[in-house]
Amino acid sequence: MPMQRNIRPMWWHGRFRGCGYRITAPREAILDVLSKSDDHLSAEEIYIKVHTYYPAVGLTTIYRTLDILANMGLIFKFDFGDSRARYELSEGPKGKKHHHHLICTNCNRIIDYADFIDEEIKLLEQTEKGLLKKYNFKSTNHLIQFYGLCEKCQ
Amino acid sequence: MPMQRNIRPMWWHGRFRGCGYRITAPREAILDVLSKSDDHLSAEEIYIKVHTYYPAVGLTTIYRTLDILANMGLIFKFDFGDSRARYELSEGPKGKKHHHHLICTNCNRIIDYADFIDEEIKLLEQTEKGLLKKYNFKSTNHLIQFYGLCEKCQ
DNA sequence: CTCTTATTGATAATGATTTCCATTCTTAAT
DNA sequence: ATTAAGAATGGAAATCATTATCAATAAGAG
Ligand SMILES: [Mn+2]
Ligand SMILES: [Mn+2]
Ligand SMILES: [Zn+2]
Ligand SMILES: [Zn+2]
Repeated sequence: MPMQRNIRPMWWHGRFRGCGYRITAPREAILDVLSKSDDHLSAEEIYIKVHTYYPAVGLTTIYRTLDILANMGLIFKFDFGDSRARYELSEGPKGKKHHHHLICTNCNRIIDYADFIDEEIKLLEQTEKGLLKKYNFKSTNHLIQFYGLCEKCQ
Repeated sequence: MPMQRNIRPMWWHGRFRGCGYRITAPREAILDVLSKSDDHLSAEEIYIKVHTYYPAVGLTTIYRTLDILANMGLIFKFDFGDSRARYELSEGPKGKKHHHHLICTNCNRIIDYADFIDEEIKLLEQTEKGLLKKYNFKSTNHLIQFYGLCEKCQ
């Protein structure tokens, strides 16, 4: 019995095909879960959510798909220090916009932070430009996290 | 046969005692390795280096000690995406000064980057101040990494 | 519809980090 | 210097997230 499938082509189908990947039910389910969540989900959390709709999908496929998505740049893979990778849809058609993270070292809460100051963005670009000159390092991305205590934990 | 021990009190002894920890040969060896290295060492790499002088020290002790040191703030624990934690002496009496990292996504080389622009430091402080007001998040530390291609890999 | 082969899921394997626990060593008090 | 209390250690076993295998299945081009 083939899985129930959404007929309508999704925003990512083109990009997926372009890379030579096939559109499959597990992949649709995983992207569906990711696009409907505001959290930073682990592979197992995604597995559990997908599992409620498609019990047939295995954890292995979750890992495999996440790997593909991360390599394609559709999702970001993070390490927040809880010994498991966490994933989040990257910026794009359906993704939230670029942001940084505040991490509470006490309760491990992750807070998205996107209200950058203009200067903040400007300086970041300036810095990347500087890195190119000083180290001849061509930066394509950056990771910025602040560690400290959240409102509740102070 | 007790291990050979350096009699002279080291810079970190006081801080160590203050936390109620004992000064032991394995701990001295580990801090010695860390302070003599410019790299971002993994637990096993440290184990191997320590092992050449003190074959009796076990890998378990390396992990335990690194955990203590990280909690005390004497070292930083990093994840550079190669599925093992990497450690580096933090700033301080014998540590190098605060810096950020450039990570080559092709050859995995890690480059320390410390020549900040004045504005860069100023803005960072400003940002942390802003986070306190907007999110009531008291930042005590930050992690900044740039991903891209190093000189050789472009 | 048919065929090629990418994809999948169950299971086993991996590998870094932890847990256990009996033994050893550090250190404060004699 | 001796002693005693318990912190620290190391080797082996256990965890646990992530990968590798491989036979079975299903996507999609023709
Ligand atoms: Mn986020
Ligand atoms: Mn460094
Ligand atoms: Zn908190
Ligand atoms: Zn490189």
